[in-house]
Amino acid sequence: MADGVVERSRPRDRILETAQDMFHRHGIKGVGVDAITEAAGTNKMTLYRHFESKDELIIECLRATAAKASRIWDEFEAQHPGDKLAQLHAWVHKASELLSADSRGCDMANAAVELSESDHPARRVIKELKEAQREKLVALCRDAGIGQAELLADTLSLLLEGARVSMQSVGAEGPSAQFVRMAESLIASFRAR
Amino acid sequence: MADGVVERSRPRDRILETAQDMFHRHGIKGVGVDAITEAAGTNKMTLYRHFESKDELIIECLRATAAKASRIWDEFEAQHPGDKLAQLHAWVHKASELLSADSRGCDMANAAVELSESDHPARRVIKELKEAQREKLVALCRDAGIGQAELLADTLSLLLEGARVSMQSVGAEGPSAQFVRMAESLIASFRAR
DNA sequence: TCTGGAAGTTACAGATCGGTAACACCCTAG
DNA sequence: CTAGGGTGTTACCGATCTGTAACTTCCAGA
Repeated sequence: MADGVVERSRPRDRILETAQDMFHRHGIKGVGVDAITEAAGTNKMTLYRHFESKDELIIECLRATAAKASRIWDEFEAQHPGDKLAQLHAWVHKASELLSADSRGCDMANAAVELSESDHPARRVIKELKEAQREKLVALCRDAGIGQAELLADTLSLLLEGARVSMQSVGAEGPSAQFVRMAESLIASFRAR
Repeated sequence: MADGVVERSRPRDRILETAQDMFHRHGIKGVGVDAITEAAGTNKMTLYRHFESKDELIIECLRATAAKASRIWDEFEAQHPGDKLAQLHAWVHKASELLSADSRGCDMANAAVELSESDHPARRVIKELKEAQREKLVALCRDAGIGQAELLADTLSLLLEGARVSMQSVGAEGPSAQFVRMAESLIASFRAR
């Protein structure tokens, strides 16, 4: 998991996994392809045989992290089959785990901040993936029997997004420390309407 | 205001103002000192006579934007002297104006995302400035007679922070479009307690 | 055992980065 | 008029960046 250590798997997979990790920790513009390939135990030529550019690699990394996040939703369904309200609380709990200590926040949001060029190819991918996540949360709120499902989902989204970026400014002892409390009382208040 | 246009003032001021604008629009790592000085109608040597490094320039820019934001609070007091609740609503309204169309979000939060090195000199400045802003909002909530002032202030902070970063991912039609509604109903619910 | 493709290696191109040295210029205070 | 500080100009340093060329090595499947 550390930069230089590499378990033997196919170079493409190692590059993707290593790039995800390094982009997350050091930022996209803070990591060069040389550093990625070296940490992945391979070389630059192999990277460019599998990804046509750094931008393509960035996009593949974002898709991979989104897919990973998507799998968590399957856990919610597995842990609380049919109980959508319990799944919503599981979402809150899982979200709070993202707010530990030295978190670097959401890769997609961070990428949107870093890649300021409005026509960067990653931007539309970010938008698509974020919108898909939003619709999942809206559906969960609606299926949990909450009236204003969209509004609750959007509020929870903004709270989490804010908490994840706030952590990077002021740390885990800042406003984000109250995330669970905020989210839970929000859900309660929406259920009471 | 555009990149190349420059009204005649002292080089240091032009550099600072231009750097603020370019850092905001293109990101810190997306702008080189050459581009800044050229847009400011001066040259690199003059920049380094006034700022000992790019990092120092970054810090001065953050302080300048924070000072600008701080002046807005004086407007609140001027517009609604003594009426802290009205000032809180003015804060919500002013915050919503930050969520228009192609906003690039909060410079300090963006800088915290971009400058991932944990010992970067700008990080402690960001933390200080953000904490000062937080305390201002807490004080405003408390003086407006709200019981759980810290919790309301932190919730509003996270909502705004989330809205500003969400805009950069999914645009102004995303969850951030409901910011005013969320904030106002939050304030109402806290006042009712 | 042979072979073909994937992977590794080295070197390089061309650009940009932050930062500095040396020197010419201009404008204002004395 | 003169001296000096702020400014502009040019050239450069060493490092790093994305991306490519040419060549060698390795290994698995037929």
